[in-house]
Amino acid sequence: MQEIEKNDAQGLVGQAQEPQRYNPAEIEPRWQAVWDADATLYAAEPVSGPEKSSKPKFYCLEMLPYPSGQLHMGHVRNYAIGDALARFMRMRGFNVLHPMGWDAFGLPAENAALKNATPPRAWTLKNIEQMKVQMRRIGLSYDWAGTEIATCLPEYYRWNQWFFLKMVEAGLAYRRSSKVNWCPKCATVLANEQVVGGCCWRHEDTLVEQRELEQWFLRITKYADELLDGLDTMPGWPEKVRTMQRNWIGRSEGAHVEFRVSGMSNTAAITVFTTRVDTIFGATSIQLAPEHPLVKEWVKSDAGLATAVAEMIAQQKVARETGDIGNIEKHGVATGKTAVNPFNGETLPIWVANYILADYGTGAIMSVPAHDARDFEFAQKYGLPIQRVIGSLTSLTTDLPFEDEESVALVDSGEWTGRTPVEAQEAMARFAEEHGFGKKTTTYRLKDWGVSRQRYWGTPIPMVYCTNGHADLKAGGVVALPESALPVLLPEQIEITQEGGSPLGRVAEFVNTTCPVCGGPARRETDTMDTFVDSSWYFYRYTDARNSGAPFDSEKANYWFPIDQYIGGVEHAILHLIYSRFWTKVMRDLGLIRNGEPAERLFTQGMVIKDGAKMSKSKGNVVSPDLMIEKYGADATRMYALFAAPPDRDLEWQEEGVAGISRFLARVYRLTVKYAPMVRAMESRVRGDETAPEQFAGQTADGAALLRTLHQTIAKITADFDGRWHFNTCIAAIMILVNEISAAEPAMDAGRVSRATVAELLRSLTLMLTPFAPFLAAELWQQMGETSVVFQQAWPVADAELARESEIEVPVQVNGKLVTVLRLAAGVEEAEVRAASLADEKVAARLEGKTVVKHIVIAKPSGTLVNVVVR
RNA sequence: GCGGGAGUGGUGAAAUGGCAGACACGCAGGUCUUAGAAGCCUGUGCCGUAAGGCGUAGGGGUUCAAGUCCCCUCUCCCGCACCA
Repeated sequence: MQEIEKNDAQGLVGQAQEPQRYNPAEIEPRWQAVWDADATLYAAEPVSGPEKSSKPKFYCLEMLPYPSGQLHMGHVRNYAIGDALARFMRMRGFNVLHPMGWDAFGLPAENAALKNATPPRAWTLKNIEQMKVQMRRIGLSYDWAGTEIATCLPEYYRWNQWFFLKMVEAGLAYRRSSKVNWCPKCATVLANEQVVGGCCWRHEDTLVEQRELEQWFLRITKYADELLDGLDTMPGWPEKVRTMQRNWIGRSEGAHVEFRVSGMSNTAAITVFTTRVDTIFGATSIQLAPEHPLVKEWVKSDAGLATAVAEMIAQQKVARETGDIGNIEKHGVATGKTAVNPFNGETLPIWVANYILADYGTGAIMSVPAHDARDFEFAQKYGLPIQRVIGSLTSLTTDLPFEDEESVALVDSGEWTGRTPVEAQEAMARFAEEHGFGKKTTTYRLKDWGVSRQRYWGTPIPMVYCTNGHADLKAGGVVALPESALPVLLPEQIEITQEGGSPLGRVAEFVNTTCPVCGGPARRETDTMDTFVDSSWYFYRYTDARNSGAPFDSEKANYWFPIDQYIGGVEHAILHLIYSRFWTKVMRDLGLIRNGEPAERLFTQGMVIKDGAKMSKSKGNVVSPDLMIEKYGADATRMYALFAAPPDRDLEWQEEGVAGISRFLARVYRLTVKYAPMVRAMESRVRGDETAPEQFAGQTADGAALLRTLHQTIAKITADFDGRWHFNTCIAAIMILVNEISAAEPAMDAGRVSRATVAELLRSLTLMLTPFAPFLAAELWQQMGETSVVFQQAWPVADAELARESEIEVPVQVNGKLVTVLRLAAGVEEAEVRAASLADEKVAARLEGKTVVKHIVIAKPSGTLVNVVVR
């Protein structure tokens, strides 16, 4: 049993001079130097062999940045969240993989080259160095030596080429000519996912043009169903992201039906896609998209139609430019042709309409005005007939258009009359198939991923065009290089100009090569890969980043995957996050990995805003992380990013708030430094054993109260890390603890708190600060006489016994309104609570002349409450 | 139009159906100082001198009890948007 040593504390403290002021500008660089000197400080433990880690694994990942050269606050927030988690999980005894790298290919490097004549490679590598300095200053616990990758280096991008060849072999990469999105500013093609509202994702005010080009595509549509269905089994992903992906994939079940065109050869037919084949008896016209192949045919011999269609296309272009596409008025033109409804032999006029999308379904529809709002609007405008074929079971009086499929039945629909729509859809599709004019079909909004880019700074596509005509049919008629020819290196000496065409096409030494099959002269593919290829699998490379014989070792990947926690911005919901799911499935089917999804849990943090708007150069509201660190320190900056809002919400950056955190850290510093000599002077045996309950037997009231708050704080923070991630309230809890310790200073100085208690308070406080303010934690740990590494210590364990309150507060309500708060001993009987609540003066006054109808006593772990209901 | 999120003090925010506004910023007063800065102490939802009353976008409901659950309406943000 430890006796309380009076005056000890006082004596030691009395000798201390004016404590040093908290000076992050001195502390942080000093610790950074110590940490930087140890390349394995944050390395994960081995995953195989005799040294294999016995700990459970935890893969903590933040999205890798593009090396623009400048870290912004969004990065700081993202990485502060991930770093707090990684540090916490290490202290909780997990084998943590916490990697970082650079998404280093892409257009900005070429633009910079144009602007100031720096080669893209040099420019990129310089930016990486710059940003790495910034990230090190923040104290992020990445395993740089073991994991760092830069996607622009051949050690990395050769595996992009390797995967590409594997996909060619598997029929997943192919070349074809098609209409593609062209950004005039980027001077390259974009994938559908990179077109946002008709504009380029990098140039939000630049309209994307349509061009017909030969392109390489990856067959992501092969996985459309799996990508969609998998979303249902991913509870660790935000519903928002899953919904966005569902919409993007856009699976739609329906049927194709062929309508023969009258007066043309027997083979001429229009195939329409419909999800409501049950309404086909209500079809009163056929509508084609202006770009439909038949329309292109017909305009040749019909000048009037040609003019109308050309106008339509022009108008759509204008609407897209002004952003009005979507609420553009419906209009159309009759072609004069007709087609036959195969279900009832009716002859329907064929129109061209501006509301029919060329690239969805078949670009042709059957128009059923009675049961489709859009067709209804169109038919009314042009006086087309409206034929009702679905009725409610009781009457036909419902307004048109009537789109319900529930509790209704078909009318005037031949042999299907009386069937429900759902039954009829199935039966009619089967009928069409049996008679050879249709079938059940599923269409998707998702299209194959166009990966060719007419740019220099990207991964060369490892294909050649043989002049002798050697052609690999699997590769779309060109020749795939053998694996042994990899990597196909990007030439270093290159002149970047604004000329059209792929810059690589102007480098003769690159272009001219030999055919791997016949040895004859051949031309290399001069397009490079979309940079989203790089980021589709980078997190697998992290598990084995120095492997020169394979993209990674399967055993290592299988150990670490799936990622336990992935953290990043929601802006990648349908770009990176859908591509990387696809890539994972491809790698699984190649036998490289076992998992079918890359990440168990995904967290999308909110934006950092300033003055109510997203930080941007054009708004002039950008806050520089460097400036913040300079003024307040890295600890204060990253801690503020966690304190100002819960991590999933947008965060308003207020510099006064950072100053506030800095003041708080200064208080912690002063407090700890003041008592550090006392803690240091204690025998390490006692010091290191502070959680043993016997240390606190015979505890004073002051000490017990402090320990109670301490253990409540530990419990709260531990639970929050495991649960809801409200780091803002975690930090608030630490502040409450510090406020309380500060207020108890007189008691501590007077020796009314045992040394063991003071030591436990300050040691646990320091440990809890580690995930949020690692520099300060390291400093204070050392000041308390420790030589160990603070973030390698075990996370403190909450002791429920010490956390228990001796007294409870019991609010008493009368008719639901608070009247008083009683203070009662913890563990008091319900009957006593009941009696005490009625005995209270204020309560009694309210009961005067009334009858007590109910006397409710709620006793829950969260608290006790009384409500007296009177009449 | 569809889908998702949000609406609480001067501000950022907190509250497993159980004391609304924890924690912090800002502000005010005080203390220290030749002075200022920093620190420290006190106060700070609104109305009211007070007792007290009123308050979580607005309206209704369920409940002993609603910021929280249900219904309707409004506003803001994000995503999708003629997807047949």
